[in-house]
Amino acid sequence: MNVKTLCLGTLCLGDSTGYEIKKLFEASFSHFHNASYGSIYPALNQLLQEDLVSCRIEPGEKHPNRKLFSVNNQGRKAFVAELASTPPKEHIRSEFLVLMFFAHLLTTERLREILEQIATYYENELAHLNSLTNCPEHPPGICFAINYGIASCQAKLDTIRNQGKTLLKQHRKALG
Amino acid sequence: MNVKTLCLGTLCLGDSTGYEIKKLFEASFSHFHNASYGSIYPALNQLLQEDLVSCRIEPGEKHPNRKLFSVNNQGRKAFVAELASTPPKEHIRSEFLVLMFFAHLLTTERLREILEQIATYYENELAHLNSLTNCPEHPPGICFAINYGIASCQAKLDTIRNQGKTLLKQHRKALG
DNA sequence: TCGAACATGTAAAAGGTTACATGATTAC
DNA sequence: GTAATCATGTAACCTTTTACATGTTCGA
Repeated sequence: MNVKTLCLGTLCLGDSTGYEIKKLFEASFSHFHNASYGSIYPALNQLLQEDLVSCRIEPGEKHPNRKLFSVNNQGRKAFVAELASTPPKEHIRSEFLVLMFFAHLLTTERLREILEQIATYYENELAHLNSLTNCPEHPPGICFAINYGIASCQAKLDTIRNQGKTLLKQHRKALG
Repeated sequence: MNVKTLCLGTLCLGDSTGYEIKKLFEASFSHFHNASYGSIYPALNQLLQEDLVSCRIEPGEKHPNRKLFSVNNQGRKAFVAELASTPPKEHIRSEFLVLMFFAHLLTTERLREILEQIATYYENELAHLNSLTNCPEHPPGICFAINYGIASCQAKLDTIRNQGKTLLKQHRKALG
């Protein structure tokens, strides 16, 4: 699923600007998708050209002009059609696991640092996801997505904490 | 971490051909990285040009000629340096969670289908990862990577099974 | 005999990130 | 006064996938 489709979907939740879409991605999508301004702004302009969204300019009194985008019926249909034909996949690209796979080529100190960094990363991620559960008006699908993220983060964190120590000991032993 | 570096790392485990590297990726890396022939073969030839690997041709008697690649000292050093400076990140791109996020735009039947497909996918993934644990000579880092994958898969599968039913019921109710 | 596995490779297209460019306002 | 936030956009670059191209051998 590309950024264009994701922008279209976001607009199905309500009118928005490119800037706000980016913020929403960071706040709600970050554990399963990401996008930069460099892909969001061109995507919105493509949607405009394809006549799937409309755009009105809100003159900013205190801030720069905002371009507020809205989906139209055609756009809504296109997004629903896209959802109907998108296979449910997950792609993971983990530099962390590459490092673990080649752990025997690291110093013990570096291995310790890596485990600490990834633990901190997932602690923050978990805290962030937990904060999202406080919103009661989420539709059930969004709750599911959050809980799925939490379960996955928690399982990873547990593995890092429980097996990380053993790994470090074995590593130290093997090198020493 | 790009495919070139990953190929270099794979060659640090032993001499190999492009074809074999792809097979290893599928067998051992698939839960955290993937690559197609279209990126592996050019990557190997780049490594050759940069003088990080060497290559000898094995005339195949029964099969086509194989190009067997070996890392040299320089290549080994370059890979170790790369590992020392690679931040431990994980990027997830989940079409599945996008679908869940917009579940209210799906038919109940489609939602059911999606949950079934992703469950099957992770059952197979889990079975595959479990089969990897049967190899006792794995270094501890590789065992860790496998266990990390298993824990994550299991947590996802549990969430799909436990909360999937509730989600379907709520969905049916909301539409009916 | 027919499909799967073995084996290597190229070219075009897709998709995205990073860095750059610009400039107002607000909070500390 | 200075850093962060608001706000939009482009262009160059990077990486990877997909589709194509080719040909053998082995097992069912």
